[in-house]
Amino acid sequence: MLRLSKLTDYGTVIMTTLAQSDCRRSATDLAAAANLPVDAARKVLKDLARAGLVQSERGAHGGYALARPAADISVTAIIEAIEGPIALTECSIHDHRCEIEQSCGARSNWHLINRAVRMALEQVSLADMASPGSGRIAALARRFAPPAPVTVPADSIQRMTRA
Amino acid sequence: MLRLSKLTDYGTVIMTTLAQSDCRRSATDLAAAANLPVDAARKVLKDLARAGLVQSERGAHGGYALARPAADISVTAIIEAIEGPIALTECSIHDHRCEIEQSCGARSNWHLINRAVRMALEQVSLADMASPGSGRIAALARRFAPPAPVTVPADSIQRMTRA
DNA sequence: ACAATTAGGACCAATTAAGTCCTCTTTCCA
DNA sequence: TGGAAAGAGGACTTAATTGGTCCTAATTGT
Repeated sequence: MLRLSKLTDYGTVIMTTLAQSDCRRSATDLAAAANLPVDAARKVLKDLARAGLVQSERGAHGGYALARPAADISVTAIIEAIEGPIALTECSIHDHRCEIEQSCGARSNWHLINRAVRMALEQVSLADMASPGSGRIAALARRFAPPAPVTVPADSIQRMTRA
Repeated sequence: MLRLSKLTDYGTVIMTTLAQSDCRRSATDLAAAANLPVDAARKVLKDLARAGLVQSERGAHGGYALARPAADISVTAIIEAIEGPIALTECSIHDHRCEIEQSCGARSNWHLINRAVRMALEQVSLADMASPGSGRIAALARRFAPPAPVTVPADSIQRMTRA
């Protein structure tokens, strides 16, 4: 559905919470702070630790802390830590498993589109996410608006104003 | 998984095929041309017709044709015809169902990110998809590269060169 | 030793996606 | 006017994925 999994959603919320606190915090603590199911939070944190986005400390008074400055952790990194590489279509990544590949313009283009989306997400940092209504994110969104002079077929006006 | 459904993938391939032929074509015919399972192709075409992206003609010698010029059909339109509105996270659209919304910077930002992705996809037309290795899509991808003078924390250099 | 914590999985229930199939309607043509 | 070709609309089944829960180590501070 072009949707991130819930766990990934949780992941961004947890990371945001972590970015806003400067100390190490336990999974239980973080789950409570972010108002998330504890077990799910634990699972997500394990993924994030494995990907090296947070540093974990075991034992009593253990917990998790960001492994690097929030400005240096991208949304792409968080997504990929939890649900693996971003791939809008199956052929976005492993290019050589599609029978109709050669005849298929659509699919070679998906590769490019996939890269574009990935790069866009790469440019949103955890620091941006942590500031509500981030100006930088809004600016990024603006960058995607159609370039100034667009050639628009007359019969498309209706659709465009509807959207 | 941030992945489009297979049906959507089929949809883009079918639309591409349709864009490359100038006549009306039956579902069976299109499925064969695009090398897709016939039943799936039928299902997709029905969705596309309902969304007004293709015009259908019933009866003998019936079939499907693009409802407008390929340049005027966006990838967003195709995606949304088949799998509904693009919503990376649950709160990307219906804003008022999340208990922790007020305290949640991450989620308000997802809204912006969602819009950015949607707009990017809106700018890729079926005409672009139909030309393999489309220059316009490549150009779009380039537009997402980090803007010229970026402020980069010193300790992030390693990550950026790795990527 | 014990309590607090993370690591690493196993497991199940619920949801979603993918693939089939059936019946009805419309249109063309012999 | 009847039959064949085609789309419309859905129901149904199965497989895959997700979300949520739980269990058993391993680790660390008190």
